[in-house]
Amino acid sequence: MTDLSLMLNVNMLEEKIIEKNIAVICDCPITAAIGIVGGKWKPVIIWILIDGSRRFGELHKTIPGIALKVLSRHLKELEADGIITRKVYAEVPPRVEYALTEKGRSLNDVMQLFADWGRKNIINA
Amino acid sequence: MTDLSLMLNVNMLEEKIIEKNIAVICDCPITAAIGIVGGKWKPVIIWILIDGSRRFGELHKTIPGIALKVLSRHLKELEADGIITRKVYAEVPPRVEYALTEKGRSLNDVMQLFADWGRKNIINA
DNA sequence: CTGTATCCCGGCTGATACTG
DNA sequence: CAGTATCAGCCGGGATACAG
Repeated sequence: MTDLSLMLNVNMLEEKIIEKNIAVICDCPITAAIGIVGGKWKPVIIWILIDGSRRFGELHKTIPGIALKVLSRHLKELEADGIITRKVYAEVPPRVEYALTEKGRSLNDVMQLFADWGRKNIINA
Repeated sequence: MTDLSLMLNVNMLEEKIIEKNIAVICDCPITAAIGIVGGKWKPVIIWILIDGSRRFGELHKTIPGIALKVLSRHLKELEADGIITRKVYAEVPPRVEYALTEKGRSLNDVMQLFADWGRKNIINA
């Protein structure tokens, strides 16, 4: 399982790289996954959305320090990669809700484990 | 568990931020963990080292595209954060072995889960 | 409210040369 | 072999201002 020989062959991955236009350099699933959720803020966005859908402004307030432009682009990319959905309500003032897709929710276990590791090894280090 | 209320309080985290000089902006364990293993190449380095210790040159060859400078810095940072060890052999030619620490190996489960997710959702998407 | 446009800057990359 | 030094260029992120 931890054997490098289990890494996917380059050709298989290259198809997906071209197809999905993902920047993958190393032929391993870790790098591939990072291409999707590897942005500086994407894991945080997903982590927040696990708790339920959020509006654009809520996300901006919840994540201190993120630039509007970056938040906007990350949300677009996550939507394009099928991780989140974007629902626009034709109201005044406008309202936009972001939520995880099934694929996005499948990241739940990873995120929980990752968060657990963070608590144990950083906070209580 | 997915409740934001479970996020750690800011003060607790700030101590560690100052102490460890980690760039953490959002007060959640996810962001904290990203401060450690969130570099563009760090997860890949860890993923490779799970398979066993590697020399500097091996890492460089195994990760196509990474700049020597960046690999060098990432290794230093991972060592400083207690994720990997650096053992120098006084030989000619010199040899340097990088390996995971106990703390680094504790990332195994996360990495495996992350890799599994990558295989399922990107390769077979 | 929900973004986009703009400018700026630091970081990553890439190549090469050089040290121990 | 295992890095560091240097210079170059590009890309992404950050802050502010503005638009629908």
